[in-house]
Amino acid sequence: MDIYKRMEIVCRSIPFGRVASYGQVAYLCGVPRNARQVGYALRENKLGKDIPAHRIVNSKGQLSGAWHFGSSDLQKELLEGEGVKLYRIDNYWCLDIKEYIWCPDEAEMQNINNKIQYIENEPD
DNA sequence: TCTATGACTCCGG
DNA sequence: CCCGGAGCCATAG
Repeated sequence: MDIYKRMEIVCRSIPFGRVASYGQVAYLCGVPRNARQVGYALRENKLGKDIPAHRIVNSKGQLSGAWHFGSSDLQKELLEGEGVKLYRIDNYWCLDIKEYIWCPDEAEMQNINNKIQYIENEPD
């Protein structure tokens, strides 16, 4: 099983205007304790092109402080472009995690699992 | 092999 | 609510 392919599917499933935490992505990939690997995958561009990486925030709703996005405020600008309200706390841009967290319903879960099944049965 | 690192998280005080 | 520390685990070297 290719965990990065799973991560790619999960990340691409995050809806416009919603966010997911690293831990949530890991959980949906079937590796609930691998939140750090999600950050690693994004940092190293292991998930293919045009991944909505800006929709991944930490469990507190803070945007990455490491700014692997080109400009220091790119992630914030992309989220604002999706109608997400950001506010500044110290050095971080934050959002209300309870308001924007993505909560996939049963149908979405099924869809994600179907896609995972598909790519794992049809390697490349 | 072994150690250090980190786009993370949980838990206790 | 806020910190600090511990746990976590794939990777890099």
